[in-house]
Amino acid sequence: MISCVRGTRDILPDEIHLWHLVERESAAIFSRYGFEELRLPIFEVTELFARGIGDTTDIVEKEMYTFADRNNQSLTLRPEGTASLVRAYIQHQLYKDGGTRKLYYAGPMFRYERPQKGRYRQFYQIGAEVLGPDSPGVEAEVMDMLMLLMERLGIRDTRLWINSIGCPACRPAFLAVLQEREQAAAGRLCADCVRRVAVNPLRVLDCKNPDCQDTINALPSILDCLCAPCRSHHERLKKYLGLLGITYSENPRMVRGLDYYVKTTFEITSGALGAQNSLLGGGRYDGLVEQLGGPPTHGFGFALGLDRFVLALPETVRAGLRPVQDVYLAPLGEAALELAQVVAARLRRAGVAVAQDFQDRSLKSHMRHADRLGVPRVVIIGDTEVQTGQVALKSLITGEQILVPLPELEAVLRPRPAEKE
RNA sequence: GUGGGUAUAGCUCAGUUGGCAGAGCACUGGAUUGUGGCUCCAGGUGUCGUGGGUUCAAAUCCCAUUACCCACCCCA
Repeated sequence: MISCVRGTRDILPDEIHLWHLVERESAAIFSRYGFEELRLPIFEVTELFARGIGDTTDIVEKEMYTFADRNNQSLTLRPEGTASLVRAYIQHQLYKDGGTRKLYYAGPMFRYERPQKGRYRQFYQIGAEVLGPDSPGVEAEVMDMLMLLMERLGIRDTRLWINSIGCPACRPAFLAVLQEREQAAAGRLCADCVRRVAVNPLRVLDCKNPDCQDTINALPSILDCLCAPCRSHHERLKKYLGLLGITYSENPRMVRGLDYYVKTTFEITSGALGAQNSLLGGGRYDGLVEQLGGPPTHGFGFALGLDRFVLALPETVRAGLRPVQDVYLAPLGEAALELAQVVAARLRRAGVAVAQDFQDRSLKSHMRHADRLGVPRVVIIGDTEVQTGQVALKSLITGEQILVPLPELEAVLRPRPAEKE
């Protein structure tokens, strides 16, 4: 038997309804906020991610699925979406359309990691990006949109974390001070941290090793070292969040794993997940468009983990989502089967969802089967019905049974109500 | 990349000191010759993850390996 490869999985019909729910709600709400969807390739030239994400990040250094195609070009299965989106934004000169572009994408991403709860090698993200303005109002608007999305999905027990990691004007000075202080304290830090001091001093702040906490707590906070514009930006964001009634926690130790972020970063965690408790994360990336060859453009966005959203859906939502057919046809015998075939086709054209089983079952078996499918009504077609042109329509809810002339069947079995929205 | 746990029927899981492979659920048929749910009866189902080893005998003990789960790490 051949199984799917490690870190990938099949999403079976029992679960797919949850995915549709999240995808449907996201699309509906994002478009309400003015976002438009675009579809991006699954793979890109490797250089795009190396330059976009940063070639010393874990993602680029050890997690990418990189391969040479038959033309010996180095390609990479996308580990995230922002770099591709920005590439498309530049390639198609979407900035020429005027001020602000709000775009979103959805699809699989690929990272070579050790799988665990909420972490797969092929995982799914929905991401949205605002290109153009640099206002913290944009950031508050996006966070508000996410709050609404989670509210609509019934996802609770979440927490919004915000931080500012500064900009090219203030971060280098902070990093220098931070690195110096970390070096001085290196004797009291874990081995991982000592390594990070040289490579990425910010990551030391994010260490979870209990033995490091006292030392880390004594290190300077980025929020105390922001330049005036960054500080003002951060304060305005907090003010807007207050106006919108959005509760948040400031976490000066939260850093992101991608190099392109500046100023605001944020994350929403869920208590319903395990160690991989981050439902979504994002931030501002003002230099990325320019770095990838476009005009200077501000950017702000996030990506949400679809797999994790599905995991975090409440039990009440998880149950009872399975769609059922409107009616079950129970034919008895060959003549009835022929008639049922025609009736089913007619009903389906009239908008009725028809369940039909082609096994030669006893009526009892048909009834039991229909009951297990959750179908509310059964049409019984046997020899009598074939001869008289009337079929028996039984409600499995009330147990009531009536005779319906075949031509009236469509009218009696109302089409399912049109989908809302 | 590191550590711990797990792997037996379609699903959830028992399986004692090594001695015939089990239960519940699900599925199929019947009790009710054409009427579901509740009840009762009957029935089928296995590469005991894989490959070696020890033994008269291995689901059980040993070694290796793979996958899954959880944590570290990392991130969505």
